[in-house]
Amino acid sequence: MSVAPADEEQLAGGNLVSTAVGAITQHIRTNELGPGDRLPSEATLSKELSVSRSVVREAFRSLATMRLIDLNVGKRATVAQLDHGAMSLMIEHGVHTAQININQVYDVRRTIEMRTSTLAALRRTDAEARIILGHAKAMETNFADADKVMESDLAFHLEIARASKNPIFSIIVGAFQGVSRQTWPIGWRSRASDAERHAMNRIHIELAEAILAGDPQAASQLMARHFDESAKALLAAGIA
Amino acid sequence: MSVAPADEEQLAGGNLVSTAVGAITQHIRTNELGPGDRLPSEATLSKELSVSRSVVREAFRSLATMRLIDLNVGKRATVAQLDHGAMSLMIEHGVHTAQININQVYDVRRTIEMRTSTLAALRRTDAEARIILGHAKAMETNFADADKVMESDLAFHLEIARASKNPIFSIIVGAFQGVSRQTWPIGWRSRASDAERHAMNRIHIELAEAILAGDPQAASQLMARHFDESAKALLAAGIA
DNA sequence: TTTATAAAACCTGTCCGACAGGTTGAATTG
DNA sequence: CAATTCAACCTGTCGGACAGGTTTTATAAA
Repeated sequence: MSVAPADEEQLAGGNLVSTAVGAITQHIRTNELGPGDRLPSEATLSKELSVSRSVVREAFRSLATMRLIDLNVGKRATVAQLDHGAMSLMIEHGVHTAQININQVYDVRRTIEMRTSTLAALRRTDAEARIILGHAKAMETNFADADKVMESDLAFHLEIARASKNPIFSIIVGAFQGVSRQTWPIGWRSRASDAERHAMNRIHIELAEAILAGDPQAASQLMARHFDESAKALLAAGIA
Repeated sequence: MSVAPADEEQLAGGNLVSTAVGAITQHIRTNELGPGDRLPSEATLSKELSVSRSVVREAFRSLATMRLIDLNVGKRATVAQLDHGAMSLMIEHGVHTAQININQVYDVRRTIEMRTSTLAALRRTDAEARIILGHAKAMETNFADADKVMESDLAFHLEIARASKNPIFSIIVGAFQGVSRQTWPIGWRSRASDAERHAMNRIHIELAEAILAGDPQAASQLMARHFDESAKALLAAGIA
């Protein structure tokens, strides 16, 4: 319940807020808190660290923006479930400030998702396999509504990451969703014909079936093909 | 210079700080700011958004903790260079709250770093290749000092990521450094003999040479072997 | 006119106090 | 013993204040 007093002197970057952030994360660790567990109140921390409530607030808010903790008015702060929020903001920041380009995003996604499809084929539950196949089929069903196709596509990829049973993969795949929402329509439009678009949907379905069949090699290769063709389409659209 | 007034109504989560965070990131995007560019002052934003300075401060501080912006006393906030700070905090949070285990970290690292070594072999400059080889050799040179070996090991992996010329890979590899610093000694100790430890160093040198030689297949396979053997060592140490 | 210096204006970091609500747990009451 | 009420807590937001650090402006010197 109390913050370890000896650890107050974090390797903080000069300002008190960093110190407070360190103290809070330290508190989580030393007390082995898990998602949902409550943190000390602002006033308590303020007293224990001998800093003003403002400093503690800024620390709490920072951790909340990163989704490491949850804040609720009236209630105490709680430890949060893992979430891709922070990484999403970071990736989008990188793209918007021209420090990351779309090809680099695609390369990372391809690398990660070849692995998630492999793992999904090995570890998916039947229910997960059905959901994945459902998303793939929804893309074809809603063919005329590009927005719905996109959302199903995103959900498809995320569900595969979930089925890999490694939350880090889910976070990374999730983190790219924001950027993907902006580039997806470009890829869709840049396909030369509806035939090509149907072909893309076909790959999704085959991939879902490979995962359902528990065939990791096939799943991985289909994912690679999917990304290669998407990259080609994007290239055709002039995204160097 | 001014915040787009129509965008003030972000999809904010009820609280004003989220709104402010959205307004600031929006400002960066609409004005196409890059690293080093200055942001409006707290007072300015406070007026434009019609919120108190406290709210703007918490928003700024949140973005600073995520390393999206840099704060300096007296100076205006500036757009920050991409950095793995936010992701590191997130990963460490996940590990410490038992939402992520070490095997999952290793799987992600293996996946990512097989790719970075492939790319490094293809894209590295001569200078980068020399630095990578230098880190590998330093591991053997400082064999007796485990701490130095570890730091060279970490630097080795990070430099390979840099040589891949994809900043996202650098970020991800960097994000795992904090966790790795905690698990590395376990792996080092769990090696059965000094011979095994030398063998591990040997792989690093061979990998560096593969990258120097521009052989992506060899580099990738050596990286895979490295991770497989590390995983084995960790397993032997009882890390399920 | 140009340059160097000094002053003013600006800016962030931190603290304090205040008040509106939302939440929680304990005392009171039926 | 259960339901209700109330007091204590807690967070969200605001405003003001002051110590430094920084930038710009104005002034003086060369």
